[in-house]
Amino acid sequence: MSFTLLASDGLARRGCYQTPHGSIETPVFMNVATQAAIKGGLSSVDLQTVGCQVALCNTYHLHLRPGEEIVRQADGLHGFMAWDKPILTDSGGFQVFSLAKLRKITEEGVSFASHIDGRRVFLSPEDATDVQIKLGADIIMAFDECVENPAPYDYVKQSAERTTRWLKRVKAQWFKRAGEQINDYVNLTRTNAAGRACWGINQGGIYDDLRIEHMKQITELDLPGYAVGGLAVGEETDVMYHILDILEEHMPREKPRYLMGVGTPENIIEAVARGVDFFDCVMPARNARHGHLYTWNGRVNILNERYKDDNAPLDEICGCPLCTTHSRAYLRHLFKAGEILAMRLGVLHNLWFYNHLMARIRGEIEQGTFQTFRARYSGVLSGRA
RNA sequence: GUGGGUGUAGCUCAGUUGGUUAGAGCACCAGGUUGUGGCCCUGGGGGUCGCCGGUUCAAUUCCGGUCAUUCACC
Repeated sequence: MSFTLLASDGLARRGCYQTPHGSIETPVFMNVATQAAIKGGLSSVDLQTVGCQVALCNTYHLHLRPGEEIVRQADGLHGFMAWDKPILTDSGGFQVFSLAKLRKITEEGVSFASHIDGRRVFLSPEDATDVQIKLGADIIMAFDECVENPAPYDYVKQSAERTTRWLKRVKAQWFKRAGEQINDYVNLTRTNAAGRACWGINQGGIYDDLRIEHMKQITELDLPGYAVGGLAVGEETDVMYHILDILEEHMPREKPRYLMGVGTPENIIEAVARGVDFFDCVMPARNARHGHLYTWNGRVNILNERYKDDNAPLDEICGCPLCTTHSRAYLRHLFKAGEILAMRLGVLHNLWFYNHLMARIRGEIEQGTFQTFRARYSGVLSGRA
């Protein structure tokens, strides 16, 4: 198996996932590089600095611009963005739901208007798979339909069933391409196709029975990993935790579990406590660009006037490039002055924080002290400093 | 010097045929942001309506004076 469980503490798991570009220590937070770049002015070198293990890129965005052929010719995403560690690509299902306009969903796939120039684009589950293969991802995600919340039971049911049918097509496509040798798609000087994986995505909205039924349907396909999608889209946090609670026993223990798009430090700790291994979220990067920064004492809005003459580091126990060099007053000034450096330092800090939070979580699980850590920090980290 | 324009929130400006508690955008202060459009959303503080006087039940509004500023002409 490509996933190995090393330790556990309650339902929390400490694992290791093998990819063609090295192993991933879990639980892990994947750093979001939607358009093959970390927003805020970070390079792949910076990703190393902040302790990133996996970069997450997006099929929808890269398909529209610059197009997968451009990336393929550059030796896939690994060559294109000069990142030698694992890459997961999201299928674009969520972006079609959240960004594209005039979308029309049929059994065959999704037709939508590009958010960049309005041109009409059609994407089938097979297309999304092919795009991701050409992008050279280590982990590709099956194309799903992310239903908005709230949505009527009947629609969510039909949508989840369609996502299952799409997943079966994606799996067939995956084997077909593997038979044609995936290496042909990417000139893989850096990449060995062996070990690349396609994961399935669970849907079902906020309906317990639909979630469980859909999870049963997709786990029958025996995929190398499973994601829970369609959460953190407006429902109460307790609803999200509840869905994770009821799904846990239906997710194979020996396969990695990925909660898509989540979340706050508290969300992540609580989800790890419910057996989740992989996370991704725009929040640390987006919030950083807006001056909202995470510390071990809670959230700080560096734009607040109280920091205008505060010469202390943002977080005294943080070892990031920002905290080891600059003061709160300086960072606030950079934000108020609209300097690019403000965002860059903020994003460096928040991603460093998230990646080190995950390292801390892994350590606590190994030591069997995760529950104590959870009780101590779960609420603090997402609260105000 | 003569004639005209303009003075309303920190900035740029609405408004008022005289009538509740004078508005907007930006800025400022503070929340929000969950498989990313460097956005966007929600609150809040802030004005002696240049100044003095007059008319009126009531003046930011009408009248007189004055100061500032700006344009044209001499």
